[in-house]
Amino acid sequence: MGIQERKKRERERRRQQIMVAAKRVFSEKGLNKATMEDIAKEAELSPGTLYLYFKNKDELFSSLSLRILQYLNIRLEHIISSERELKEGERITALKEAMYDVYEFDPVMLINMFHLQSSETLKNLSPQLLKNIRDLSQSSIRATAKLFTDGIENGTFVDEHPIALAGIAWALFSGVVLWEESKRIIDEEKNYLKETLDVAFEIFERGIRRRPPPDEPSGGE
Amino acid sequence: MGIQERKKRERERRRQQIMVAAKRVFSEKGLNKATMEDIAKEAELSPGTLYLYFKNKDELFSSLSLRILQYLNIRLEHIISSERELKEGERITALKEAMYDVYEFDPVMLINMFHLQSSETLKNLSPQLLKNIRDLSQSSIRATAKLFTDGIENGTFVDEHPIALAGIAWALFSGVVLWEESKRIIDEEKNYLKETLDVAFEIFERGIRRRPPPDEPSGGE
Amino acid sequence: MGIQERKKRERERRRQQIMVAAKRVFSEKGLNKATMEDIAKEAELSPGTLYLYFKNKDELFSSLSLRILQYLNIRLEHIISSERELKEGERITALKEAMYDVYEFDPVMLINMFHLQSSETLKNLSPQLLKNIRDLSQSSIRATAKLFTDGIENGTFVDEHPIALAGIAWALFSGVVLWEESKRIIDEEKNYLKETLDVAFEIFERGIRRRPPPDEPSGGE
Amino acid sequence: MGIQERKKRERERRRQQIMVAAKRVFSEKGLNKATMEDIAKEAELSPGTLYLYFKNKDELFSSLSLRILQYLNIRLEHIISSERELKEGERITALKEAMYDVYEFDPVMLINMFHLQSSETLKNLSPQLLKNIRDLSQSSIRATAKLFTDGIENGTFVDEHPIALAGIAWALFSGVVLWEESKRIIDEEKNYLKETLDVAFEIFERGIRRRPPPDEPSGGE
DNA sequence: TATGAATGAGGCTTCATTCAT
DNA sequence: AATGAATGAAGCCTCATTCAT
Repeated sequence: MGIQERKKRERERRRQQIMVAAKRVFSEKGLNKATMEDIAKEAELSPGTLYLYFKNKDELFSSLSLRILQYLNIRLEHIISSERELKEGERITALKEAMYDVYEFDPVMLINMFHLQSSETLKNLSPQLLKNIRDLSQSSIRATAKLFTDGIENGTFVDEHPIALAGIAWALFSGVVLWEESKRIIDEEKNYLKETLDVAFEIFERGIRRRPPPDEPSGGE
Repeated sequence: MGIQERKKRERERRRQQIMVAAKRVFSEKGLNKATMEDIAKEAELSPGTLYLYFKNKDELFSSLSLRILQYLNIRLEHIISSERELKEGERITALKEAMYDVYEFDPVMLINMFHLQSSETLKNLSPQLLKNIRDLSQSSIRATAKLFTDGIENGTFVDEHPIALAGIAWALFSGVVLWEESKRIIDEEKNYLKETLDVAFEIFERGIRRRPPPDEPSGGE
Repeated sequence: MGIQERKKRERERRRQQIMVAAKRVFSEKGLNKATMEDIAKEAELSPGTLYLYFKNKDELFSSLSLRILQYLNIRLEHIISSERELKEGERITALKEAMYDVYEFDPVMLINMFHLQSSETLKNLSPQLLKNIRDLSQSSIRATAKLFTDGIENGTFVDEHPIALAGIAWALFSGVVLWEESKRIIDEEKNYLKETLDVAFEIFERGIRRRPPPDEPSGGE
Repeated sequence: MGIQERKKRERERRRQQIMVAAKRVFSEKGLNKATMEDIAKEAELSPGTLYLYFKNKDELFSSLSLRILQYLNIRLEHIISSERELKEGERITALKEAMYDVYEFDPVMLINMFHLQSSETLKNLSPQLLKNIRDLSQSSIRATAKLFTDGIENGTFVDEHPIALAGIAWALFSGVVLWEESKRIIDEEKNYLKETLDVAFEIFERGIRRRPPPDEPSGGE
């Protein structure tokens, strides 16, 4: 039915509207200090309406995590699918940029996502949502690992287990985010995430890239 | 007065008793789901007693973070002071091990510590505690940077700004912790922090270590 | 919008409902022994609802004081505005009656109002409410003083600073209220506020009224 | 027994020490904001010790009220007993000064005393203390009334019921205290209790003093 | 007698959630 | 579907009071 379809789409639009508002509020105040009323106000809706679209606060929050994971997945899949067009050296750069965009997409939610871990929070989630989150997370890991698998196979990278490399790349990213964040707190200065991340990835790449054959002098070092 | 001394020690013991209980409860439930009553019960004390030793919930939580920072500092200072006895290659290894021990010391609090950052939480802290946290954090950064300064000066490391290297090392560490943690959640499996961390640091070191002089062919490879 | 208007009125009605309940509970138990739950029960509402209409306990209490001040002001303004219609001797009587009505309006809150003064309590008030209270208080003083200014100007009263007279009139009133109240406590008898107040004001008036002209020999002067 | 006697005196001294401290703390913070620990600190004792001398907080507070009443009584009795030495006009002045001294003795406690009235508070008092308070209050009223009885009897005062006059005198006093206090709050200025009280009592006396016989011109005035 | 650490009841307040409109 | 007033459970924290030393 066209009318059914339209309703469904309308419903989805409303969900997005709420999530956009929630993202802003969670980013500003954190999971706990943000109230459902804050979010309702930001979405220009009433508190009661939120519950027509999300079972409860935890599920609304988790949906946002899911959204980041989805975005991450899209970006990673895009890199994989255009792998052929990318020169060897560009792949890790593409990965890094994808990660940075994910961060830009929602810096605070990214950090908060790590706190989804409380088993108490997980208990409140609907099984469907929980499954989604797990699937997307695994998919992201696999996609990232694929990049390294290829690199290893075609001899660009020193042989390492690709899953481990994927993890380290991601760890590097999340770690830099946290590090910059905590430096900012301590120093009350602005942070320089992008630069730090560039250096970190340069080092990482240097560490895993197979050195050019000896007869081609490694370039005055 | 011996009696004064004993009282002071008794008081410190009680503080520790509460912190041990708090650590357990925070680890299990997280900062927000853990209630003061939970902690009191775990410590086999009444809620009111907690407030004789900690100004409020945030301060109790922060004190635990402080403990980790203190431990981290001790470990780092130890490395610095015994630098001469360590061979070149051992320094980063020592750093990594220190970080790993810090993780072992209190895995969950380490993760939670990254969330101390909410300015709302910081407002509730006593100035003294806040200063301690900041001082220890800065001291840790400086100590870590020192390791890299030395490495750069004696030509072991490719020239990079030592603070940046220190940051990346720490970022690598915290990132791996988080990564492993989230993998554990997703896979419901045990985590392999130590191995992952070993690989990560090996790559890191490879990336920043100056290659041996050309007359000693860097390994036909 | 008619609908907006109705909602506003509904809201005001609810506020009044709460204030009526609060007044009863505060009167019976005093500011400190009265709990928000007591008031909620008396108003047949839940505790949370009170906070939809009043910022906190102090503000609810102060709002009641404000109500008395408002009533006092209305009465005083009425006297001022109908001054011409009042014979000279009737003005102080009108003042006294106004004061007595204020007492009748809410005896216990009148007494409690004197305790609004704790600066700790004042700190919790919203700036708007604080301003209202101050403005109304000042307005009351000025209105009362006006009565005496006029009396002095037309030669009815012995020349005294009108503000001082206003203060003394009001002091007489509040003092009699307290005195009667404490007598009631001590004697466990009913109090006789009205009679005592009549006598007090008669004496007061006698003390400030200029004696009739000498040709009617009330006594040399 | 001399030793029993000494112990009793020692005990009384300790009681006084506590009351002095309590008076200071109650004056500064009011009945509710003052904590037993505050008082203990001020008295340089431990909280537990307070309970060796006073049944509970209410009783400690009430004892202070009792102390003011005792002081008031002493002053009034002194006036009564030296009545003969006082000229007619000096009696009310002496009364006023006594009242002022009572105020000076402990301004805030005087105001707080009016709040002893909460029946909840009274319930907590020991029967003995309650009786003392009642007796002293009645005694004060009678003593004050005596001054007016005499004034009326010897023709100085216009005939009024002396109890009423006593009440009004006292009301005037307490009213002025409150009035000045509330003016101070509103205007954030210093108060001028003594001056206001002088004027009030002058008016009061003028109002009740029998005018001199007409043949003796009241003094050109 | 004095201590002061410990208690634990209870107050104020918040806020996720519901439900009558 | 949307509202938003109302709910009431639950959390943090205070402080009068007790009791083992």
